[in-house]
Amino acid sequence: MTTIKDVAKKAGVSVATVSRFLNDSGYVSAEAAKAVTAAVEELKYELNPVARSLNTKKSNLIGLILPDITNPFFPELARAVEDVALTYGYTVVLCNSDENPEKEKNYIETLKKKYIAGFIVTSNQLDAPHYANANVPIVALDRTINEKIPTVSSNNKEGAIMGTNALLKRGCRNILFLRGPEELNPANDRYEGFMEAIQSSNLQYQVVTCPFHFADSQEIVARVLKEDPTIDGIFASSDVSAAGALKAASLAGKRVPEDLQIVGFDGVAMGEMLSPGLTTVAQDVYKMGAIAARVLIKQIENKKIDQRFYEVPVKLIIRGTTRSVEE
Amino acid sequence: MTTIKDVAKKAGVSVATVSRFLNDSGYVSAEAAKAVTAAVEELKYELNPVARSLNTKKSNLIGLILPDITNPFFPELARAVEDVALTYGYTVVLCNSDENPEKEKNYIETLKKKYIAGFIVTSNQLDAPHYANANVPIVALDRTINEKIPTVSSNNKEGAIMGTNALLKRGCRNILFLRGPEELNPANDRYEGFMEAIQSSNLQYQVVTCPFHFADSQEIVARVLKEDPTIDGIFASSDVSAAGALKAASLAGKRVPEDLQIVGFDGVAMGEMLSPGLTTVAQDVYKMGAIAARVLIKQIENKKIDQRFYEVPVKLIIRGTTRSVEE
DNA sequence: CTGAAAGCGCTTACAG
DNA sequence: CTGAAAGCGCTTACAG
Repeated sequence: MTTIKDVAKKAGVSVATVSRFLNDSGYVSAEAAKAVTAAVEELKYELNPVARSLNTKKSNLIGLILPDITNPFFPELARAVEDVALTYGYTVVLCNSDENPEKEKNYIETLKKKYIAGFIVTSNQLDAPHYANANVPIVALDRTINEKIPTVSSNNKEGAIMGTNALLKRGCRNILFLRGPEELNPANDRYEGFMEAIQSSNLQYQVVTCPFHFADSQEIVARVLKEDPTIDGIFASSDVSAAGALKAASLAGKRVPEDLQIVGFDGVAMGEMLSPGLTTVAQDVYKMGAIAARVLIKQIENKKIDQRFYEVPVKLIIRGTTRSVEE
Repeated sequence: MTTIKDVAKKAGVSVATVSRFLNDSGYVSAEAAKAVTAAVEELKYELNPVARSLNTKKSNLIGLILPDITNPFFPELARAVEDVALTYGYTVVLCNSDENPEKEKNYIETLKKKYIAGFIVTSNQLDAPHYANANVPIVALDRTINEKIPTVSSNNKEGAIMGTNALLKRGCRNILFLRGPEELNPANDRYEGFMEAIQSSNLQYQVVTCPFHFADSQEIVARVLKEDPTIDGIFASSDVSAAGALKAASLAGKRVPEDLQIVGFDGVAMGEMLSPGLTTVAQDVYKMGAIAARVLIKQIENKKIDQRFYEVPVKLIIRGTTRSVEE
């Protein structure tokens, strides 16, 4: 392995000036610069990041803490983070927390020992003080830790209004809203949006809390549909719940979208594969991840961050679980 | 930050014996051991992994190279790898390669500079020589690089036989096999299994090559179904293709499973959410990942590896796209 | 069984 | 503008 020493020797300068040149820190004469460049080239020298880390107490590792990569929402997020990380020369460490504060803390601690550059955190049960005191750059998704930590999230409320209106415009008269877990910020924002849209309509509706879980959602919807067969529209706070609703509906003999229209939220790939295809309020998950990564890297590199709160617009995707609009 | 020096001072020994004790390398008297233990405890000392890496040229980072975490097959694999990595004190770096050899090489190079402990590689277009010469422990999924590199994969051929037989047992008389891309080992093994099972049946069949992509599969199946309306069974080499087939079938007015039965391959979560639920040959992806990680760590820690080839059994999951067995 | 010392490959005041 | 030297926090022959 060729080291900075080899380069210095070949270039006829000291390791200090090689280092200065490589890091663009401090003055280096044009002459020296040229000699170093040539030596680096010739020796195919590449800086040892571990040795550098030991000195600078910084690495180019980014920690991505999320509940579970297995949840269909996260792969795309991870992909986006990794793509932009790669662009900027960072490497991403994957951390599944299972929403367990102990696991989160554990990751934070072990990665800080490795001089991790920063964290992107997606979690519902964030141990706020632990993050607030982590003393390392952080960007949070879907949750505010404190005013100093930038947050990126979807325009959940707006999205819920769009989703609700899609159902209203298509003639639904009795809407079931599948509300997500109450400890989730995004779920609550969606709830607010739904309430705002539905209440200005004077139509019948009901709200049922429902985890973002397929089988549970199916079961809950099956029950509610039995209790109230006049329900003709379902707005689910997540695509997984919507898929459960769709299954319950078809098992209950309801025709979708003729008897019952369904709108989901998330825009997961699976929605397209259902029959009929799921109409949904799609989040731009990739964009969220990309923004989070960029903002984090700016923080790491001490560049100015223009804002602390990033809201990514949401988009209504019309597929087969809704009818064409009534004129 | 407390260092090994602090511990040495407090324990009244040299840093060398502290290091020896901590690494269980070389003799340390009971007395010294006790003093060091106490000092470590009292100072809450934790070894700096970066400094260690610089010396040993080893880290506890594991690189997970996969085509795209966004492909529904991989999140569970990643999860498994991370779970066992965590257990053994390793951290996993996520690398999306897009099947691009340049990206793979790039990752290998940059991570080797960080003294990565080893790689788990899932890829179709592996640049074999590059891996073979990587000079770092590797475990491959679904592909053999060379005899020295352990491989783990599903029992693909067996699985394909099971899947085909499931269709045969349920009265299919004209089966369409959706063969996966020809450059994929697993896809070819599945093809072999299908051929073996179907040829011993003397029934009608056809094979169509079809990428593991939803929309493409849907389109292909729609076309084939039109050409030959007597097809009454489809065996797809992947669940995504099966989902495409299901959609094409329902759009073509076929009743599933009455007119047409469908079996997929993979066991992805989405299969359950379809209507009807997808009958499929499920891989134990979590187990594959867990085995890969364990075998890799054994290699890293220079423990004996009992075998070089691990085949994980596959399981038939019967759901709604197949009928009950005819007696 | 133990410690002094060199070394891993870099960075960074500091003096010139 | 540049180099000698100390230092980042550990590990590891080597001598005793």
